[in-house]
Amino acid sequence: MDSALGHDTDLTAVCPVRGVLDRIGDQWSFLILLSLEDGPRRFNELMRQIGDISRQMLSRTLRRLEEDGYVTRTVFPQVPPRVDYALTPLGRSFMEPMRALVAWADRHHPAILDARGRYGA
Amino acid sequence: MDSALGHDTDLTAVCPVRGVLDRIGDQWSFLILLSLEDGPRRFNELMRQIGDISRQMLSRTLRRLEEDGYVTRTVFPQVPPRVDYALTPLGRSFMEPMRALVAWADRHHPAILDARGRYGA
DNA sequence: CCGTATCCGCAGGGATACTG
DNA sequence: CAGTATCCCTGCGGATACGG
Repeated sequence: MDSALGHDTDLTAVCPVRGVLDRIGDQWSFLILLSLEDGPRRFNELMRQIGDISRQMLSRTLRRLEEDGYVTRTVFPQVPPRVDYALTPLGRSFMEPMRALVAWADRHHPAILDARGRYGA
Repeated sequence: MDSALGHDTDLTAVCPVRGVLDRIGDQWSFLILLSLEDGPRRFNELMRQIGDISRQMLSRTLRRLEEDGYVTRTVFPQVPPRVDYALTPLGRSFMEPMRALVAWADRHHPAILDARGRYGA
Protein backbone atom coordinates (compact mmCIF):
# COMPACT_ATOMS: atom_id res chain seq x y z
CA MET A 1 0.00 0.00 0.00
CA ASP A 2 1.20 3.42 -0.97
CA SER A 3 2.77 5.30 1.88
CA ALA A 4 1.10 8.54 0.89
CA LEU A 5 -2.42 7.16 0.81
CA GLY A 6 -2.35 4.24 3.19
CA HIS A 7 -4.41 3.65 6.27
CA ASP A 8 -2.34 5.14 9.05
CA THR A 9 -1.00 7.86 6.87
CA ASP A 10 1.07 10.59 8.41
CA LEU A 11 -0.40 13.48 6.52
CA THR A 12 2.86 15.40 6.58
CA ALA A 13 4.16 12.73 4.21
CA VAL A 14 1.79 14.16 1.62
CA CYS A 15 3.62 17.48 1.63
CA PRO A 16 5.00 16.98 -1.89
CA VAL A 17 1.45 17.03 -3.25
CA ARG A 18 0.61 20.05 -1.20
CA GLY A 19 3.72 21.72 -2.57
CA VAL A 20 2.55 21.01 -6.08
CA LEU A 21 -1.06 21.96 -5.41
CA ASP A 22 0.00 25.21 -3.75
CA ARG A 23 1.84 26.22 -6.86
CA ILE A 24 -0.39 25.03 -9.67
CA GLY A 25 -3.66 25.15 -7.76
CA ASP A 26 -3.96 28.84 -8.42
CA GLN A 27 -6.21 30.38 -10.97
CA TRP A 28 -3.85 30.46 -13.92
CA SER A 29 -0.94 28.02 -13.83
CA PHE A 30 -2.77 25.05 -15.21
CA LEU A 31 -4.35 27.08 -17.99
CA ILE A 32 -0.91 28.33 -19.00
CA LEU A 33 0.58 24.84 -19.02
CA LEU A 34 -2.34 23.74 -21.13
CA SER A 35 -1.66 26.53 -23.61
CA LEU A 36 1.95 25.47 -23.87
CA GLU A 37 1.17 21.85 -24.58
CA ASP A 38 1.12 22.24 -28.35
CA GLY A 39 4.44 24.06 -28.46
CA PRO A 40 6.25 27.28 -27.51
CA ARG A 41 4.25 30.44 -27.17
CA ARG A 42 5.17 34.10 -26.93
CA PHE A 43 4.00 36.28 -24.10
CA ASN A 44 1.23 38.04 -25.95
CA GLU A 45 0.14 34.85 -27.61
CA LEU A 46 -0.51 33.45 -24.17
CA MET A 47 -2.34 36.62 -23.21
CA ARG A 48 -4.65 36.28 -26.17
CA GLN A 49 -5.20 32.57 -25.86
CA ILE A 50 -6.06 32.69 -22.18
CA GLY A 51 -8.09 35.77 -22.75
CA ASP A 52 -8.92 37.21 -19.38
CA ILE A 53 -5.55 37.08 -17.63
CA SER A 54 -3.75 40.31 -16.78
CA ARG A 55 -0.16 40.93 -17.85
CA GLN A 56 0.79 41.07 -14.21
CA MET A 57 -0.53 37.65 -13.40
CA LEU A 58 0.74 36.09 -16.60
CA SER A 59 4.19 37.42 -15.81
CA ARG A 60 4.14 36.33 -12.17
CA THR A 61 2.75 32.91 -12.92
CA LEU A 62 5.23 32.26 -15.70
CA ARG A 63 8.05 33.15 -13.33
CA ARG A 64 6.84 30.69 -10.76
CA LEU A 65 6.40 27.98 -13.35
CA GLU A 66 9.90 28.68 -14.60
CA GLU A 67 11.26 28.66 -11.07
CA ASP A 68 9.73 25.27 -10.40
CA GLY A 69 11.07 23.88 -13.64
CA TYR A 70 7.80 23.45 -15.50
CA VAL A 71 8.59 25.90 -18.28
CA THR A 72 11.60 27.46 -19.94
CA ARG A 73 11.96 31.09 -20.93
CA THR A 74 13.94 31.81 -24.08
CA VAL A 75 14.89 35.34 -25.06
CA PHE A 76 15.73 36.06 -28.70
CA PRO A 77 18.05 39.08 -28.84
CA GLN A 78 16.30 41.05 -31.57
CA VAL A 79 14.11 44.08 -31.98
CA PRO A 80 11.32 43.99 -31.29
CA PRO A 81 12.18 41.55 -28.52
CA ARG A 82 10.82 38.05 -28.68
CA VAL A 83 10.44 35.65 -25.78
CA ASP A 84 9.30 32.09 -26.06
CA TYR A 85 7.88 30.00 -23.27
CA ALA A 86 7.88 26.24 -23.55
CA LEU A 87 7.16 23.19 -21.47
CA THR A 88 10.14 21.34 -20.00
CA PRO A 89 10.11 17.55 -19.84
CA LEU A 90 9.04 17.96 -16.22
CA GLY A 91 6.16 20.19 -17.22
CA ARG A 92 5.16 17.80 -19.96
CA SER A 93 5.23 14.82 -17.63
CA PHE A 94 3.11 16.77 -15.16
CA MET A 95 0.36 17.07 -17.72
CA GLU A 96 -0.05 13.30 -17.79
CA PRO A 97 -1.67 12.90 -14.37
CA MET A 98 -3.45 16.19 -14.93
CA ARG A 99 -5.01 14.74 -18.06
CA ALA A 100 -6.62 12.10 -15.87
CA LEU A 101 -7.96 14.84 -13.63
CA VAL A 102 -9.36 16.74 -16.60
CA ALA A 103 -11.07 13.58 -17.77
CA TRP A 104 -12.52 13.02 -14.32
CA ALA A 105 -13.78 16.60 -14.15
CA ASP A 106 -15.39 16.33 -17.57
CA ARG A 107 -17.12 13.13 -16.64
CA HIS A 108 -18.31 14.17 -13.20
CA HIS A 109 -19.00 17.85 -13.64
CA PRO A 110 -22.72 17.22 -14.10
CA ALA A 111 -22.81 15.23 -10.87
CA ILE A 112 -21.15 18.10 -9.00
CA LEU A 113 -23.56 20.63 -10.44
CA ASP A 114 -26.38 18.33 -9.53
CA ALA A 115 -25.09 18.01 -5.96
CA ARG A 116 -24.87 21.77 -5.63
CA GLY A 117 -28.40 22.06 -6.88
CA ARG A 118 -29.72 19.58 -4.35
CA TYR A 119 -27.77 21.17 -1.51
CA GLY A 120 -30.08 24.13 -1.14
CA ALA A 121 -33.20 21.97 -1.45
CA MET B 1 -7.93 13.67 -29.42
CA ASP B 2 -9.53 14.86 -26.23
CA SER B 3 -11.44 18.07 -26.70
CA ALA B 4 -10.11 19.52 -23.48
CA LEU B 5 -6.46 19.03 -24.29
CA GLY B 6 -6.34 19.14 -28.06
CA HIS B 7 -4.37 21.45 -30.26
CA ASP B 8 -6.72 24.29 -30.97
CA THR B 9 -8.34 24.01 -27.59
CA ASP B 10 -10.87 26.56 -26.59
CA LEU B 11 -9.74 27.09 -23.04
CA THR B 12 -13.22 27.85 -21.83
CA ALA B 13 -13.96 24.19 -22.49
CA VAL B 14 -11.65 23.39 -19.59
CA CYS B 15 -13.98 25.11 -17.14
CA PRO B 16 -14.98 21.86 -15.47
CA VAL B 17 -11.39 21.34 -14.33
CA ARG B 18 -11.15 24.91 -13.17
CA GLY B 19 -14.33 24.41 -11.23
CA VAL B 20 -12.83 21.39 -9.55
CA LEU B 21 -9.46 23.00 -8.98
CA ASP B 22 -11.07 26.11 -7.54
CA ARG B 23 -12.82 24.03 -4.94
CA ILE B 24 -10.28 21.42 -3.98
CA GLY B 25 -7.17 23.40 -4.87
CA ASP B 26 -7.33 25.16 -1.54
CA GLN B 27 -5.13 24.41 1.39
CA TRP B 28 -7.30 21.82 3.14
CA SER B 29 -9.85 20.03 0.95
CA PHE B 30 -7.52 17.40 -0.37
CA LEU B 31 -6.08 16.68 3.05
CA ILE B 32 -9.59 16.16 4.39
CA LEU B 33 -10.57 13.83 1.59
CA LEU B 34 -7.37 11.92 2.24
CA SER B 35 -8.29 11.57 5.89
CA LEU B 36 -11.68 10.20 4.96
CA GLU B 37 -10.34 7.57 2.63
CA ASP B 38 -10.11 4.86 5.29
CA GLY B 39 -13.65 5.43 6.50
CA PRO B 40 -15.94 7.86 8.32
CA ARG B 41 -14.43 10.36 10.71
CA ARG B 42 -15.91 12.62 13.33
CA PHE B 43 -15.24 16.33 13.40
CA ASN B 44 -12.62 16.33 16.12
CA GLU B 45 -11.00 13.22 14.73
CA LEU B 46 -10.39 15.17 11.54
CA MET B 47 -9.08 18.09 13.57
CA ARG B 48 -6.54 15.87 15.31
CA GLN B 49 -5.50 13.95 12.22
CA ILE B 50 -4.91 17.03 10.12
CA GLY B 51 -3.30 18.75 13.02
CA ASP B 52 -2.92 22.38 12.13
CA ILE B 53 -6.32 23.21 10.71
CA SER B 54 -8.61 25.58 12.58
CA ARG B 55 -12.16 24.59 13.52
CA GLN B 56 -13.37 27.40 11.34
CA MET B 57 -11.65 26.16 8.23
CA LEU B 58 -12.47 22.54 8.88
CA SER B 59 -16.13 23.47 9.19
CA ARG B 60 -16.17 25.67 6.11
CA THR B 61 -14.27 23.21 3.98
CA LEU B 62 -16.44 20.29 5.00
CA ARG B 63 -19.52 22.29 4.04
CA ARG B 64 -18.13 22.98 0.61
CA LEU B 65 -17.15 19.37 0.10
CA GLU B 66 -20.62 18.32 1.18
CA GLU B 67 -22.20 20.88 -1.11
CA ASP B 68 -20.24 19.57 -4.08
CA GLY B 69 -21.14 15.98 -3.26
CA TYR B 70 -17.71 14.74 -2.20
CA VAL B 71 -18.67 13.92 1.38
CA THR B 72 -21.74 13.15 3.40
CA ARG B 73 -22.58 14.50 6.82
CA THR B 74 -24.44 12.22 9.19
CA VAL B 75 -25.81 13.47 12.49
CA PHE B 76 -26.52 10.95 15.25
CA PRO B 77 -29.22 12.34 17.52
CA GLN B 78 -27.59 11.67 20.86
CA VAL B 79 -25.80 13.46 23.64
CA PRO B 80 -23.09 14.36 23.34
CA PRO B 81 -23.79 14.91 19.64
CA ARG B 82 -21.95 12.85 17.10
CA VAL B 83 -21.41 13.72 13.46
CA ASP B 84 -19.73 11.49 10.95
CA TYR B 85 -18.21 12.61 7.70
CA ALA B 86 -17.66 10.11 4.95
CA LEU B 87 -16.65 9.98 1.31
CA THR B 88 -19.41 9.61 -1.24
CA PRO B 89 -18.88 7.43 -4.31
CA LEU B 90 -18.11 10.68 -6.13
CA GLY B 91 -15.51 11.63 -3.54
CA ARG B 92 -13.99 8.18 -3.68
CA SER B 93 -13.82 8.21 -7.45
CA PHE B 94 -12.16 11.61 -7.29
CA MET B 95 -9.32 10.15 -5.28
CA GLU B 96 -8.35 7.89 -8.15
CA PRO B 97 -6.95 10.54 -10.47
CA MET B 98 -5.61 12.35 -7.41
CA ARG B 99 -3.66 9.25 -6.54
CA ALA B 100 -1.86 9.59 -9.84
CA LEU B 101 -1.06 13.18 -8.99
CA VAL B 102 0.26 12.19 -5.58
CA ALA B 103 2.45 9.59 -7.22
CA TRP B 104 3.74 12.17 -9.68
CA ALA B 105 4.49 14.63 -6.92
CA ASP B 106 6.33 12.02 -4.89
CA ARG B 107 8.44 11.06 -7.87
CA HIS B 108 9.23 14.55 -9.11
CA HIS B 109 9.42 16.54 -5.92
CA PRO B 110 13.24 16.30 -5.89
CA ALA B 111 13.35 17.67 -9.44
CA ILE B 112 11.21 20.63 -8.45
CA LEU B 113 13.32 21.38 -5.40
CA ASP B 114 16.37 21.11 -7.61
CA ALA B 115 14.88 23.53 -10.14
CA ARG B 116 14.10 26.03 -7.39
CA GLY B 117 17.63 25.75 -6.16
CA ARG B 118 19.11 26.43 -9.57
CA TYR B 119 16.76 29.35 -10.24
CA GLY B 120 18.59 31.79 -8.00
CA ALA B 121 22.00 30.70 -9.29
C1' DC C 1 6.97 43.73 -27.84
C1' DC C 2 7.81 42.27 -23.16
C1' DG C 3 7.57 42.97 -19.23
C1' DT C 4 8.00 45.37 -13.90
C1' DA C 5 6.37 48.83 -10.18
C1' DT C 6 2.87 50.66 -7.72
C1' DC C 7 -1.54 51.00 -5.75
C1' DC C 8 -5.61 49.05 -4.07
C1' DG C 9 -9.85 46.10 -3.14
C1' DC C 10 -11.38 41.90 -1.69
C1' DA C 11 -11.64 37.21 -0.28
C1' DG C 12 -9.09 33.46 2.38
C1' DG C 13 -7.98 32.03 6.47
C1' DG C 14 -6.33 32.38 11.66
C1' DA C 15 -7.76 33.43 16.75
C1' DT C 16 -11.02 33.80 19.87
C1' DA C 17 -15.43 33.67 22.07
C1' DC C 18 -19.87 31.97 22.13
C1' DT C 19 -24.10 28.35 21.21
C1' DG C 20 -26.96 23.86 20.80
C1' DC D 1 -18.92 17.27 21.06
C1' DA D 2 -19.72 20.01 17.14
C1' DG D 3 -19.96 23.73 15.44
C1' DT D 4 -21.09 29.35 14.31
C1' DA D 5 -20.07 34.45 14.85
C1' DT D 6 -16.97 38.00 14.94
C1' DC D 7 -12.74 40.41 14.21
C1' DC D 8 -8.70 41.13 11.83
C1' DC D 9 -4.81 40.65 8.98
C1' DT D 10 -2.43 38.99 4.98
C1' DG D 11 -1.68 38.09 0.31
C1' DC D 12 -3.88 37.24 -4.27
C1' DG D 13 -5.01 39.35 -8.13
C1' DG D 14 -6.81 43.42 -11.09
C1' DA D 15 -5.78 48.19 -13.13
C1' DT D 16 -2.78 51.36 -14.45
C1' DA D 17 1.49 53.55 -15.59
C1' DC D 18 6.03 53.24 -16.64
C1' DG D 19 10.89 50.99 -18.28
C1' DG D 20 14.09 48.02 -21.66
